[in-house]
Parts: sequence; C-alpha cells; structure tokens
Amino acid sequence: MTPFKQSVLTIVRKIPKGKVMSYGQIAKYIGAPRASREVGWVMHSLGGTLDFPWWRVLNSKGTITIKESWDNGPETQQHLLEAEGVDFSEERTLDMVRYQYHPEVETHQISLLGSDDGH
DNA sequence: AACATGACGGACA
DNA sequence: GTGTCCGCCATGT
Repeated sequence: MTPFKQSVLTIVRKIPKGKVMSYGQIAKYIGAPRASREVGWVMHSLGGTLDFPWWRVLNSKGTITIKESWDNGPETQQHLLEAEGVDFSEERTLDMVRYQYHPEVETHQISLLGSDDGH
C-alpha cells in the first residue's frame, strides 16, 4: 500500500452518493496531476470490491471507459451510479458539470453548479 | 533491463 | 464534435 494509493482511496471514499470525480481530478487533488492513469490503476486493483465507491470515478468527459470484458464492466458501473440517482443523458455518458464532486469547495459548492444549465 | 500496455488527459488536425 | 497523437508512469511480460 503506497502513500499514493492511500491518498487515492481516501479521496474516493469521500465522494458522496450521487456524485462523481474524474481520474485526473483525483490525481491533481492529491498532488500528482499527471498520475491519472495510476488512479485508474488503483481502482483496477480494488477488484470490484464495494469497500470503496470506485464506480463514482470515471474519466474527465463523463464517460465510462473500463473494459467490457472484465467482470465489473461498464454496465455494472453505470447501473451502480443510476441506482444513486445519476442521470445518464447518453449511453454511458453523464453530465460532469452537474455531477462532479469538488472536495476543495465542498462547503461552498452551493448551487453554483448545475443551477444554470437551463436548457 | 527493455518494451508494451492501460479504469487518463490534453493538444491538434 | 470526432479522431489521432503524445506525455505520463506503474505494471506486466
């Protein structure tokens, strides 16, 4: 268990239900802005355990990119998120502006995000 | 040790 | 908006 992995898991565990974070965002948040792929690797290493909300982590575009061939595939991730109330506007795609969690402003996020999308 | 791969991301065409 | 390429860096072979 490396400090990096511990940091990643600490952040992931903080993501509230119904919110998501991107790999790059997490990497940046823990001081390793170029380690987005390593964040993905940490999620990979969890092996689908439910001890950590790995399903709340996806790429910066808001799309699920995990491999289909794996047991805990993209369908599983999308299903888990939808079960938390996340709305996928497109197949395996969600609105990052609306659902992205911002730890740095967790007490300031208020309605600055997603309140102006109108239509 | 060298080379390929990947749950990523950003820059460019 | 989409498709490619390149940088990143831990793992796997």
